[in-house]
Formats: sequence, structure tokens, C-alpha cells
Amino acid sequence: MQKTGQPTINDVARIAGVSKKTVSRVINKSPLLNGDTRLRVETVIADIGYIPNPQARALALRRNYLVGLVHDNPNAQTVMNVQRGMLEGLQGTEFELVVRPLNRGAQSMLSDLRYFLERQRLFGVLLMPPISENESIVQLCREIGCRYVRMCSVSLDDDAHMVASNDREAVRGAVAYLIEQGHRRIGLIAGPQGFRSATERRAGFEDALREAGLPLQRSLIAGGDYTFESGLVAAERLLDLTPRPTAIFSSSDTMAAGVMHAARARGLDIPRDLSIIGFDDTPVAAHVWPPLTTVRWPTVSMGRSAALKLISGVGEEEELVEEPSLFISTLIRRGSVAPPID
Amino acid sequence: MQKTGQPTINDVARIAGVSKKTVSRVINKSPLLNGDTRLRVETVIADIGYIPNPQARALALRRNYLVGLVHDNPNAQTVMNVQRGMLEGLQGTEFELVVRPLNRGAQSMLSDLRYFLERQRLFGVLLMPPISENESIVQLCREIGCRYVRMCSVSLDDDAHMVASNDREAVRGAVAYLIEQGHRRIGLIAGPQGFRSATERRAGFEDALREAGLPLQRSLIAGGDYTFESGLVAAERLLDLTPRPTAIFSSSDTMAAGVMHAARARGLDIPRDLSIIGFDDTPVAAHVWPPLTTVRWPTVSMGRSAALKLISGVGEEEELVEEPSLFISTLIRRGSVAPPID
DNA sequence: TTGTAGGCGTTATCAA
DNA sequence: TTGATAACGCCTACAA
Repeated sequence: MQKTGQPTINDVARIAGVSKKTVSRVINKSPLLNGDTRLRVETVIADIGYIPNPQARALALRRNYLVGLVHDNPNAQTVMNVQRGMLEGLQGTEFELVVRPLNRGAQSMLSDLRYFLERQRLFGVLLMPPISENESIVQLCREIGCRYVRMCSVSLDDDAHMVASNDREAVRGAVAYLIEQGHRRIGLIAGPQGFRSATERRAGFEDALREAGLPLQRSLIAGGDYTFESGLVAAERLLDLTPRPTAIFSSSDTMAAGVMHAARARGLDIPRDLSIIGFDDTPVAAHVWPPLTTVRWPTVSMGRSAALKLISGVGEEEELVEEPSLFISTLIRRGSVAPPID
Repeated sequence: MQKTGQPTINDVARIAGVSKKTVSRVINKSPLLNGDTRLRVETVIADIGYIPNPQARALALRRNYLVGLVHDNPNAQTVMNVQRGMLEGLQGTEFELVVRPLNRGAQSMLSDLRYFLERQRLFGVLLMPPISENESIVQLCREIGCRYVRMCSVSLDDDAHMVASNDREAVRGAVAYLIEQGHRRIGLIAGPQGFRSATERRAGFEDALREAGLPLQRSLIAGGDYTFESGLVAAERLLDLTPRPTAIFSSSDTMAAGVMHAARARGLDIPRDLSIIGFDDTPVAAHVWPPLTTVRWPTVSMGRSAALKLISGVGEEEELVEEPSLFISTLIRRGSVAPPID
């Protein structure tokens, strides 16, 4: 045993009376191995508490047992949820999670990421939206041989590289619920341009109107950028309309909170005078008054599945469980929706 | 150059006509080096774009260029803020951030952490509250030679190992503000037992009352665990009191949101009938109605400073900027406080 | 089925 | 001030 106290492959080999390579084979579950030998080595490993050194493996394999989460922080809670899901998926494996925020706006974004991936020789990365939509980033991953899974509001890639939510259908359902309640003048606060999630959610909104035979009025659509302030401003514009919309679908909870403030500032009661539905189900949704009806997408599950996809085929022994690629969102009905009064 | 395309130290040595060790000395800024040689080597390094391989260094040095964030996820936003701060501090260095959540309740917590730290040979870790208060964890770090910085609501260690907020004083100030507004019956919703932050905030609350010569009534203190539900329940108990408190200080924003719901359920208007102050300044504070007056602690700055402390003395060249150890919180005045009406 | 030799890219030792 | 040589702990190729 070394002075560091950590037993190495040499210690195992010596004690078990075999060569290093044999130990290596045991560790890596090589199929061509005598059962006896394997058992003997495994016993020694368990006995002295040997753990393979990840740094040495990384050097020899030219590949690190590190999985990355690359994101652009649109929403802290969402990032944390995905992170938690990934950690669940990585639980019990030899992989660790490395988090890497990126600045979407920066010129150097691509080179930053390349530097990071090449240097650390990540095993794989989960690309969160909206950067998962950037094809040159995906191209980079392919180029340098880094596994990747993309997370997005719609499928953009094959199943092995994708965890997608069904934003369009989810929003369609949410708006259909509003229509069911009797609403006919429904406003939309859309997400920022260039975000696939914004496009999908808007499409879902339009789907619902079309299905119900309701006209699509441009004036009832306002743009936002997922922030509270943008929701506030957009809502002010919509609430200035005559006749006023009786309901608003906001493409994010945070913007929905802005809508609530705008409504309150005009003395409108929610949901009596205005119904609101948000998207995300972040903590704020449950904590505002009235509690916000919203669309919840399974961020934790998506993170977990993505992690499992990233490392699939590594442990060999682990069943090749088919991880899903499409994740269904659900409408969480709380107190911000009621039938219109007029 | 290897087939991988990444130039190695050997390439540099060959081209510069020196030995590997000399290149190594240049990389590591060894002082005993001829200026000419250094310049020549540096030129070659820049020319061919050589980047030292972190895995190889980790193996040779028995130490990884990885910094960990160990937390127990009390609050997603707080964790994200700290994480962001750390990444700012690590920006431009060779260090990467690894995130590691821990389950405070689990029996295996300590062994989980040991396994993680020993295996990955982390350079250092930032311990977030409340696990930063666990002395056996700190002991573990010392034992295995992993640098650490503790983040807490009060100083628990020497400056090199500490970033502390001044919760007690901050809460004292917040409650003093309530008293200034004319409140005399002020309720406290305390944090969970065993959390240092809970103790500190409570102490600050008591300080303020004492200073103002107000009696400390046990009945005006309710316990919570930082969750929304616990805040709701605690507030219900306080609001059942006769006479009712005219103000409540809640030890977290999330609990404060619960207080708001409880107040609303009784038809109380905030801040007319009840003033509320929270703690954390999470997004929910700004988004509830009325916007919550709260205490903001500089989580991002604390993360940044902690990261800088962790890696201080590594780059050699970088100035040994004295990073602060005490961080001052500020009272963010919004709309949830008004003078009492009775 | 198992072992030997050599390499992964870096740093440490010690001599020149 | 520099350089040869040997770690660091593991894996691949090839041989036995």
C-alpha cells in the first residue's frame, strides 16, 4: 500500500497473486476471465477497499469520467432541477457532474466550450435549452467525440441524443382548458425570439384557438423575454385593450407574476376579472396569490434520463433500460383560472 | 504532435530544444529558470497552442484541478447564486467546478463525502450551510488534505476558511425597522432547530426587542423549517393570538410567502393589517404581492470570495488579494411593511 | 485465460 | 540553470 493510504491496482495484484492486467480485467468486467480468478481478485478488492483512481484511468483512456451540464441559466430552479435529476442518474456510478454555464451572447461562447470540453475530456454533456438549439455546438461535440444529449421543448435529434418536452401540446391543452372555462378573448405573452420554447408554446396557443374555431388576433399577442419585467410590460399592453382579454397565457411563470402585478395595479381581481396560466411550475407559481395554474414539465426526470443516456453502455452489466425521449408536461390547476364574468 | 491533435509537453520540448522538465518549469512558473530559455519555451507554447493536460497533472500531483461545491439544497436560488459566484471566481483559471449535493439526513453522508473527496482528489471544497456547521465534515477535509472554505451565517473558523454573513445584525436591523415604524407586537417565525442560521436570526430578533425595551413573549415565536407550508402553519398560530401581532419577521422568504397566504385567508391586508419581512431575497420576494421587504445576503459575492480563497496561492503571479470573510446583508425595502393601524 | 512491455502526459529526484 | 530517469495508476497490444 502506498504512503497515501489509497491502495492501488498493484496492491491488489500483489495480494491476489495475479498481474495488474488481470485486476484491470476484473475492474472492467472483461468477459474472458476465469471465474475463480475473478472471485479471488474481487475478494481482495473488497478486503482492502481498493478504488480505481479516476485520474489514472482518464489519462490512459484519454477520457474523463466526468459528465457536464452546460446551460445558459434562464431559470435557476430549472437548472437546479435538471442538475438534481442528473445526479440521481449518476448516483452509484463512477461519474461526477461538472457544471458549466455559458454566456449565449458572448462571441467567445463556442471557443469557450471547445476549450472546456477538449481540456477536460468530458465523457458527455447535457445541453440545456436554449443552447441545445445551437447546431454548431452540437457539431462541436461530434467533432471532438464528446457524447451529448440535448434537452429541448421539441425533438431536434435522434432518441439517443434527445430528451424533449411536449411544450406545444401542453400549451394547447392549457389554452383549451381556458376555452373550456368559457374564455374567448385570450391573450398570449410569448417568449423571446430565437427560443425554440417560445415558438413551440406559441404554436400550441394557436393550435388551441384554431381547434376551437376562435380567431387569432395579433393584438392579443405580446412579446416577452421570460423575465418578470417583460411580463409586466406585456400585460399592461394587453390589459389596455378594449375589450380586455379575460384570460392570459404566459409562456413563463416569472412573466405570469408580472401579469399579476399589472392586473393588481389596475384593481383587477384574479381570477374573477382575469384568468392566468403560466409555464414552468417554479416555486413562485405556488407562492403567489392566488396560486398560479401552470404547466409543469418534468425537469428532474429529464435530467435523470439524459444522464442515463449519456453513460449508457458503460457499466455493461446495467440493463440497457430504454430511457424515454419524450416527456409529458401536466397542467397544474391552482387558483388563477375561473370562468369569465362577462 | 500526437494523433489526437493535442500538442503535449513533449512536442514543446522537442521544438524548443529543451527537456520536458524545463517546459514543466515554465508552465509552473519555477523561479530558477534562465530568462532566455523561458522566453523561447513560452514562444513555442503560444505557437503550437499547447495546453497542459489536467488529467496527467492530476495523476502526477495526486491532486485534481477541481473545486467542489458541497451543499444540501435548502434553497435552489441560493445554491445557484453561490455556484455562479464560484464560477466567476474560477473564471480564467484552470479550475473547474464540481457540484455535489449531500443528504444531511442520510447515515452515509460522511462516508459519501469521503468517498467523493478522496476519489476525485479535489483541490478544495466550499461547504454551504447547513452542512458547513458539521465539524466532522470539516475534520474530514483536514484529514484528507482537501482545502475547504465554510459558508455560514456567522464565523466558525479562521478567515482563510470562512465566508460569513452577518445574519444576527441584519435581522436586528430589520426588526428595528419594524419597531421604528411603530410596531410593538412582532412575531417571529424561526428556522429549523440545529441550523446555525436559525439561531443567529432569532438572536438578532431578540437583540432588537431588547434594545427597544420590548418584552420578549414566547407566544410570539413560532417554529418553522424554511418551507412554505411551515410558514403557513406558523403564521396561522401567530394570527390566532389575541391581540394579534401587527408584524411578523420570517426567517426565510419562502416561509414569508406562507405567512402571506395565511393572512390573505383571514382577509388581512398586507401591509395595512400585517407587516412582513422575510430573509434571502429569492425571486419570490419580488414577485409576490405586495413585494416583500426582505434581507438580502450577498450569496454571489460570497461564492466568488470563497472560490478565490480556495485557490489562492496557486497561480503565484496573481496578487494575494485579501478576500473578505464577513459579508454584510442589506434590508431591501419593498411593499410589505407599513406602520400599524391600531 | 493470463502475463509482459510499453505508453498516456505530467511532475519529482537527483545528478550534471 | 538544466536534463535524464523514474514515478503516478491505469490501459492496450501482443505474446504466452
